Amino acid sequence: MSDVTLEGVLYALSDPVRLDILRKLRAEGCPLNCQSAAPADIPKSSISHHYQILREAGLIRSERRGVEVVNATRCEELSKRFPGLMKAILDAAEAKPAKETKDKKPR
Amino acid sequence: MSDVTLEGVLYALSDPVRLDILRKLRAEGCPLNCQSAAPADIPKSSISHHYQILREAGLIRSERRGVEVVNATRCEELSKRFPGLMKAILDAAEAKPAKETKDKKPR
DNA sequence: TTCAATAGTTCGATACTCTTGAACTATCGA
DNA sequence: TCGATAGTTCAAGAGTATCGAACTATTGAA
Repeated sequence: MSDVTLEGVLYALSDPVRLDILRKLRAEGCPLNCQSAAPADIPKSSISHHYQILREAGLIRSERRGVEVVNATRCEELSKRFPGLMKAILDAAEAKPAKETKDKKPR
Repeated sequence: MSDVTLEGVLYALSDPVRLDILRKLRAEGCPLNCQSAAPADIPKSSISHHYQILREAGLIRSERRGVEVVNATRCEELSKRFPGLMKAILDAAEAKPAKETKDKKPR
């Protein structure tokens, strides 16, 4: 958690797929396997890549449980490091039109 | 402002150079020309590119004034669209170690 | 134990994006 | 009109994302 950077967090969440994954993990409350929290129409190699970025940014924690890998957010820890940040981002994500979660990444 | 997206904002600020530019514009209070708010060791073509991304994300407004282009933040407008977001990000940016503002973008 | 099924990861090729020097444009003062 | 200043645009190389194919890990059934 000490080498979690603000830039890394913002970059990780600048992709609609990853933002969506984090929202679902957050909403569910309990850990979910990779595909449960990801959009259905995305190749699993891409999903794996997105999870890796979320992990490296310090946003989620992953653990193998049997045949699957379950994921949980680290929002509580992040809130200590960056107070208010996760709440503001997730609130903003909820507030925006639902369709945008499917859009391609804006660049 | 209506086509400002959360993803676009997060992406724009996931780069330390752009985050630094926004911090300086915010700290100054009054509009600054492009190079005044940017790190000195970056080529001007790169600086121009970074400003373009900040503009397209809706984070700043730019206006030519004589021989230079002056820039101001749009944090007030953004706060209406995404309450608490800009404050949380800028607070987090202030809280982190100063050296990180010089680091390369983490990926 | 062996086999098949499930869940992810890794690899490699293609496509896209970032960075930056060079050339170009716009504005102003002499 | 010329020169200086401030940015923008262009193009090439480096870097990164995406996604199908191959691979690995785990489990449960035969």
